[in-house]
Amino acid sequence: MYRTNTCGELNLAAAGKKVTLCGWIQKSRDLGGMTFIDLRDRYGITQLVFNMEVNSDLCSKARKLGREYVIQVSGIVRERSNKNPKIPTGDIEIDVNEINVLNKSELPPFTIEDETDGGEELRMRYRYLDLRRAPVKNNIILRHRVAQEVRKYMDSIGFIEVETPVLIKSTPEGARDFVVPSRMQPGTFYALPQSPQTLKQLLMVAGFDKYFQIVKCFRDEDLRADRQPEFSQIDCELSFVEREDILNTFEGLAKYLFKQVRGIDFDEPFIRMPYSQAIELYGSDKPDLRFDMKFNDLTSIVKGKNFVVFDSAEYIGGICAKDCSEYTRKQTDELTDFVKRPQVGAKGLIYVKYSVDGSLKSSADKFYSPEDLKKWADIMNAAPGDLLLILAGEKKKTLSALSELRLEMGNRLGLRKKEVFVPLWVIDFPLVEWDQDEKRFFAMHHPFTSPVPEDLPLMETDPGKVRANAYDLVINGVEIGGGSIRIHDASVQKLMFKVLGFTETEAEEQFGFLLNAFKYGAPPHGGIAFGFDRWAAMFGGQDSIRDFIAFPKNNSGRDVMLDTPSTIQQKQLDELMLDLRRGKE
RNA sequence: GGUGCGGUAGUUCAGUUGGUUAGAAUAUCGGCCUGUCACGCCGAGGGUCGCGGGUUCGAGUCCCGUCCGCACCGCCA
Repeated sequence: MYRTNTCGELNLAAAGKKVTLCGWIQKSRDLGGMTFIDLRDRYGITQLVFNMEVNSDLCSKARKLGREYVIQVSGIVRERSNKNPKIPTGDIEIDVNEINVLNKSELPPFTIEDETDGGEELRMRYRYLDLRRAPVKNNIILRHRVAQEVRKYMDSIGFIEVETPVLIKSTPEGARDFVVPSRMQPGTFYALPQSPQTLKQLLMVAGFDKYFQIVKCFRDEDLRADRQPEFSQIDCELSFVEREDILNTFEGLAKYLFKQVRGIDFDEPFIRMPYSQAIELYGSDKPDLRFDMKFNDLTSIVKGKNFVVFDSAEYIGGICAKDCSEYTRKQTDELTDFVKRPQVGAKGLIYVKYSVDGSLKSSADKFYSPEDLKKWADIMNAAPGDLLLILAGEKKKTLSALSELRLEMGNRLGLRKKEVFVPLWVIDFPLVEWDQDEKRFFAMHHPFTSPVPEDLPLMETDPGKVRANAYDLVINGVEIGGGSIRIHDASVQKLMFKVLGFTETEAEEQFGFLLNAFKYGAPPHGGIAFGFDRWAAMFGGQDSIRDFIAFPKNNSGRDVMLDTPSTIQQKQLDELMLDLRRGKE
């Protein structure tokens, strides 16, 4: 037997007991006459003590052990004379009488501590060492906890977890596919699923009624802090449901998870907001509602005073930053620079300082009287002491730039608190979006999303106006999940393909298996999928999902630990009938 | 595909207007130390300044190119 206990469980109750522990050497403190070693495993840290007077050979041996050596020690649990209240095992230590070095370790390239000295790239290259650190380890444990609670809850309300295949069929709609060449049928390819969307719909045709799966999905697109090429979804589908059933069911899941994982209760139902309202008020389909700072549309109010910037603008909108009227020139310049960054893309920023004494001063004073400015302030519900920030230009761009500015002000004013969670259902998304480059409509969600029933007539006349029976769950400005009621009616599906510009043959080639299945009694159905990694990161209070994935990929999609993607042998290429020469020309 | 920031000791970083032998902290190694837990004190070793080219009497510093990393835009039904 290697060990009697772990490094995280011993306390005063075990005093006097003989124990054997295994673990890694976190740190040793050599005081001359005695030496302390912190022994670490997944469960915690236990202090080992060696005394020169009691056993000089053993003490000398202990002193020679390096960081991250794997050792086994036996000894007696003793109450410490100096206790350490910071750790659970801080009342005791092990008076060691036997050491067994199970394995030596080279010197790690960074310190294995909560606040490591290692940079991101180094940590990723030695991820197995990084995972020894408590913060990363705890994230992975938190992820496990969330997964277990999801399964517990979904099972309790009658959902069945079904595994769907990973080698499936490529469909050109949506994200770029990862493809896998077939050896047995040279020249053909599998695709890895961007999501098990069509398969879960087939499970509804099969009558499974309530399905879920925590499942890997793959998208060959550029990465972000919250986007990996392979990621996990909590994928769900239900039969004989309307939107209301789905929102209620998964609001239940969300509330259960918040309670179990974070101990947070939500007494009120989640806010619901139509897409159009989210855009008008926050310039985003995933607004962060931890703070207010709604947009005010000033387009019809501020024109006609010979201020070209405003007079030529399609949209003029502003936000009111509470208690910021005393912003210095430097601060307003910073905000101007912020909105002028190419990523934000505004041409400039107009501000109005509404001083505490009631006076108003703006960066467009040449064109507007104090009375004009007061009118704006009233419309924007500003009080003395506030700062009005106004952007103007093409509507879509300006709304999005103003959204960035709103989030920036939220950060500056400390309004985006990590411990506060504000969930929101965004509903009534547009069904399709016009693509200017390709001169055709694209499905905003996917081609099987059903329209809101009363908008059905518009499918023929004005498809851009049709609302989808779709919904997103947004928490603190992060899109946590999304789904829709699907089309189960063949004529509606036909209409949808027509709007998207698919010929019948194209639809048949890409989705024939699904359309065929729908001929055999498809129940009305709908579903939702949640970004599991994002949900875990959110519970962990972080923006990046990378430290909630055991072995993530870097910004360029590389696994720097495995050093992949990498070349393969000519023999493998030959078997697959692949010829790379064209790519090298 | 694009924008911004970065690459200097094992690691994290500083390095002024281009100018002597490139520094700090931490880690490591050696010495001292019997209650430490960010132990303390003394000392030592440790550098292809990402790579290539250019300007210059002289380049970590300026210019051009290139590679890599991070954040973001495009992209992500």
